[in-house]
Amino acid sequence: MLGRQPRGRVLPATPDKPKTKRRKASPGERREQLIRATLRCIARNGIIGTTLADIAREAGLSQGIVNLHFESKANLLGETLRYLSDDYMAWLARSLGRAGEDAADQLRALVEADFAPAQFSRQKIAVWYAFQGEAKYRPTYRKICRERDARVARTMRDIVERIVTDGGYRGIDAGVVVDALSALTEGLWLRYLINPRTWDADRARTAAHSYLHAVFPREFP
Amino acid sequence: MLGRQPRGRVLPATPDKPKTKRRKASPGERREQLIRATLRCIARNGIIGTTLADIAREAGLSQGIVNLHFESKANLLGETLRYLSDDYMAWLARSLGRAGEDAADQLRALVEADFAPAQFSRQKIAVWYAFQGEAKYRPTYRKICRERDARVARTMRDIVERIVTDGGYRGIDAGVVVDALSALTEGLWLRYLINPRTWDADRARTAAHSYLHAVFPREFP
Amino acid sequence: MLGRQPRGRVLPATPDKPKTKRRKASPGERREQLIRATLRCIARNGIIGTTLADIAREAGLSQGIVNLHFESKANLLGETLRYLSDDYMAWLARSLGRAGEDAADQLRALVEADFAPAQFSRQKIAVWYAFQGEAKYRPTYRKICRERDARVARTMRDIVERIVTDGGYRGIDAGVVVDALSALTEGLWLRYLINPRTWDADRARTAAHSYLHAVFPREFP
Amino acid sequence: MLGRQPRGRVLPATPDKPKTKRRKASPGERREQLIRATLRCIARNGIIGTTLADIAREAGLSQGIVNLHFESKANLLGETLRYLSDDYMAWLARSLGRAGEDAADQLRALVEADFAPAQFSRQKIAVWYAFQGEAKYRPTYRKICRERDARVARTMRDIVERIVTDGGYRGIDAGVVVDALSALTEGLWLRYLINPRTWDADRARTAAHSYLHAVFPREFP
DNA sequence: CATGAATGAGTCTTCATTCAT
DNA sequence: AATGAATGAAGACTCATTCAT
Repeated sequence: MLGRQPRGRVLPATPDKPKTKRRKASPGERREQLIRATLRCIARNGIIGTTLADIAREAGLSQGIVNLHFESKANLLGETLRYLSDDYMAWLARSLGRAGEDAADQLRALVEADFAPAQFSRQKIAVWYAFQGEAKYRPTYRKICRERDARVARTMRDIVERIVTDGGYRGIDAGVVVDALSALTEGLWLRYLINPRTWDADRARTAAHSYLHAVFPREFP
Repeated sequence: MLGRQPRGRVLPATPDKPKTKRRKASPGERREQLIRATLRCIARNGIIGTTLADIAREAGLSQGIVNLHFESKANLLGETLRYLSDDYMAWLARSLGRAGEDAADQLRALVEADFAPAQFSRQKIAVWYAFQGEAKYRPTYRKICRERDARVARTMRDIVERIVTDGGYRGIDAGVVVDALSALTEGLWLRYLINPRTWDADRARTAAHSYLHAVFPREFP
Repeated sequence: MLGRQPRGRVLPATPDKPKTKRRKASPGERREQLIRATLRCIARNGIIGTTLADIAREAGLSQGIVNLHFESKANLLGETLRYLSDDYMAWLARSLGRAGEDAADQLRALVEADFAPAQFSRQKIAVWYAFQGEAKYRPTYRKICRERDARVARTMRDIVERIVTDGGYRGIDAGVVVDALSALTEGLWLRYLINPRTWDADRARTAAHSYLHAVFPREFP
Repeated sequence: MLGRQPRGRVLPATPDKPKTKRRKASPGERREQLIRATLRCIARNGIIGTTLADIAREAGLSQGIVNLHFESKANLLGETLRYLSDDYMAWLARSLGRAGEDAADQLRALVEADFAPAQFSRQKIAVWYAFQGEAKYRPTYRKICRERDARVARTMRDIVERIVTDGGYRGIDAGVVVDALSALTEGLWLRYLINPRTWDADRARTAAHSYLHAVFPREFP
């Protein structure tokens, strides 16, 4: 995937220790194993810096394994992005599930979900943006990103509308709030990615909160 | 730069028309010519999809030209990012220069600068994010991005502080506002990049304005 | 078997319907089943285009089956060529058996055997030439082809000599006639293979007959 | 091109000695140099046994050279077949040019051309049949073979018709003679390829002559 | 300065063969 | 006897870099 371009400083693999030295696993297991290895590789060295050989080594398996299970590297990357997206959606759903019926609580849960360690980790964010950076040129990636965005927006919108109604807010367009809030989150993730030393979850949370407080002062005091 | 992975649909080059077909140009001119060709290539095909041959063709020059003037592809890419960053900073300065002394006007100018066609173009945003996606793994890139962020933040912070003071706002931390505002902008750019059909400058502007209005209702009515 | 060269349009397999789905078959049966699948695969996609996976799929069996029964792909191919050669010899013998005692009738039968649908089929010819094309580099193949040629030549020679003697032909060297006749047949097969649209059995038969008629005008009027 | 299949006994390359150690040559020269190297490789090891690395080594050049000049291996092979076909046609034209006006002399020249050392060499025949063996599956190859056949047939047919007319032969169809004669030649080439020990140019020539003599006894006594 | 042919390390991909089940 | 997941050597192709011209 790099041809002759130096891959930059490429960190070594830390192969999966096969606890039970099984030579055979179900295709489903292997696929997940490979996707997880891919996530680690991309997090470590970026998309450009990730080769099939790296992934295979990281998974503790052999060269041809990716083509055996995914046909091509492009497929593997696509499914990795899908996995990431599904993981995120599942996390949101779980976070939302833990919140009660109250709309404000739900919005709080939704926003908090983005800054909890499970998602606000340099590894996950790095992988996410590695894909975003290429998304424009890969319809597959773009589609996955768009789907994720759309589903999050729909969920968030319902909640925001209830807050607006219940809270008696006037002149607030729920759609705009959703636009701003989700863009804000993405922007905060990106800043953390670029400036891990000066940013952390709290600083990001504070920035997000400043918006919520300004818009819904009573619910986010 | 792609190894065996198909580069996807790669758009053809539109070579610079050599108005005055000079065999010899000053190094400075050539370097800019190549950087601009690089920007067009990356906008069209992404970083992964851009080869030195593409760039040379796009510039209407010969294969070896990049190594002659930039020593290596990595150098060219680094300088291209620097060029992009300088271009952005210059644009901000100019926008700010056109605004008057009033702090609110200045902030308005600053925010508007991000959504004016000169910057809010898919081409520029695409290139910007192409670099961001790799920034984690390239100290050079990260440094340039960080510098840009820091300088913008400093400028914006002065302005915001003046608004807070002049406007008599209490309990508003200028730093947080800057954090949120700049993250918001980046997030909006990214959404436009991924969803060009459903997003445009106005929708982005509206989202940004919703934040400003909520925080500084008098200055951004 | 192709490395990175595209295998061209490769036609899908039409697996053997396992009428009696037996898990265990006698080795002999399995070997023939695999050889026949190999013939179909080569006819469809050529030797280069035929992989063990294709053959196994075509036979409706599992990946490792060929190595189990034939030790290696080279073995399977060799035995397939042998099978083809035996099939041809058996067909000639049967054709000859149906002819009477008359030498001219026998020669007629021999020649006709080559243009009867059982042998003059694109599938069989394609496979035959696929092997011939590689024969120079595979002693095994060359040996099988040579043996077939030699046995056919011997049979034909006896018959031709009887025609020469019985017909009172002077100045005709039976060996030369055999050389020409068998070369002619092979050449006609090949033309049909390359030009299936402009050639058919009748055109080939006519060409062969033109030789026989010229040499033995009374027996082949 | 072979994947894991053993390429059989593969003979080593005998690299072109670069007489003048030029690092640059015109594309045309390099292309021909590579085509000729390809011919030697295929003659030595067959199509299956020929890799790009072999060809590059045989030409005394580097790995990437074929892709540089021919884009792909398939292209190189196609152009090699074309080169072979053109070479053959040129040889026929030259042979015909040397013959006089007499139709029988011309046919003699045409047939003799096929058995002269320039064409009746194991190397050339081997390469020719290597391609024929794959022709069915490669439209490009088939087209080249067909074109060659058609042009030879047209030329031969004119000549044969003049012999029939001038010689006052009755009941002889020139088309059939051309069919038989050209098929015969191909068949003889193939026999020589498979049985180099028992066949030689003279034996082949004699067989071809036996046909001509039988059909046109006065012109081919 | 500039060209563009040539290089060759690096990558993805294929597929015969192995072997645990 | 049979399966099919896994292996890994081999091969085609890419492309940054070099260098003779």
